[in-house]
Amino acid sequence: MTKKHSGTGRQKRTSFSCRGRIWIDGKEGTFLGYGRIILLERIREYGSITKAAKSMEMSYRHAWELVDSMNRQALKPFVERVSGGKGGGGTRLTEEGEKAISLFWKFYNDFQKFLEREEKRLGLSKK
Amino acid sequence: MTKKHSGTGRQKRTSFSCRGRIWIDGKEGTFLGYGRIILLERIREYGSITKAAKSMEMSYRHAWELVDSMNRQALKPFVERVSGGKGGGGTRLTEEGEKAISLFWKFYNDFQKFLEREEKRLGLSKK
DNA sequence: TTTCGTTATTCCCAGTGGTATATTACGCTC
DNA sequence: GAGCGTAATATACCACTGGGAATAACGAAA
Repeated sequence: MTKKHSGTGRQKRTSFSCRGRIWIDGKEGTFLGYGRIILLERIREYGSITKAAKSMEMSYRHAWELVDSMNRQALKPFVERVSGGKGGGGTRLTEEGEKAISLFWKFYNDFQKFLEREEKRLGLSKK
Repeated sequence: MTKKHSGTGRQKRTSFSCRGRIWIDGKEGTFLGYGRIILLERIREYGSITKAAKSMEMSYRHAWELVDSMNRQALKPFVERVSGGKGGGGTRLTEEGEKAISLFWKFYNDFQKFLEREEKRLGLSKK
């Protein structure tokens, strides 16, 4: 820690930055958030809540709750879950889930731009 | 549930909304946030951390930590604290603190507008 | 019918962040 | 010097959140 010099030699007197978190609320509270979207993407990748959770170092219990919360609040389910059967079952992302992912990333990217703009507007970052 | 008509006659099929929290980071992490700003305003109003905390139903300990955190990270202190003396002492908001308050509210208001814009842009709210 | 890996569900536990409480320091006023 | 109300600080407690482990349910395939 306490790295004295940044590589550039450029002085950095002020180190204030705009930060934030965003999400989309539904009937029961949080509906879509960063972690939930990553989880959906991992489910798409692995076809399994168990593996998706493991890949994020998230407990299965937590992952399951997030998935269930999204499915309850969505107009149409984001994932289809199969318990038992070939390979023990699995979980598949639906078209509706795909839409949710791209919707959130749109929101998220806009927000990142917003933060950068604000930082300049408020005079927190040079230039 | 499944309320068909809202009072206006305008249907409200979806109940999704864009939400978020913003703050300004400093050297030690969070520097300015909603709660901290409200706290500063209450200190300005009451001239006392104790009373300010009480008015927000926040513990004195927590309030003191927030104030101390802001003072440590600010270029110039946001409040001047007097322990002992007339009335037992007190805490006074500095000019620098005033600036912080208006800076944050600028940020905050922009953010509220951003959220409204996004909600429309993403098609979550009608109109 | 057994096997298998997943989903689904429950119970207990630890870490964390906050509150509540108590104590001390402080310095003006009387 | 005593009293007062505040700041400053330490300690104990409490609630919430999420994690981990254990177990049951499931259904196709062998």
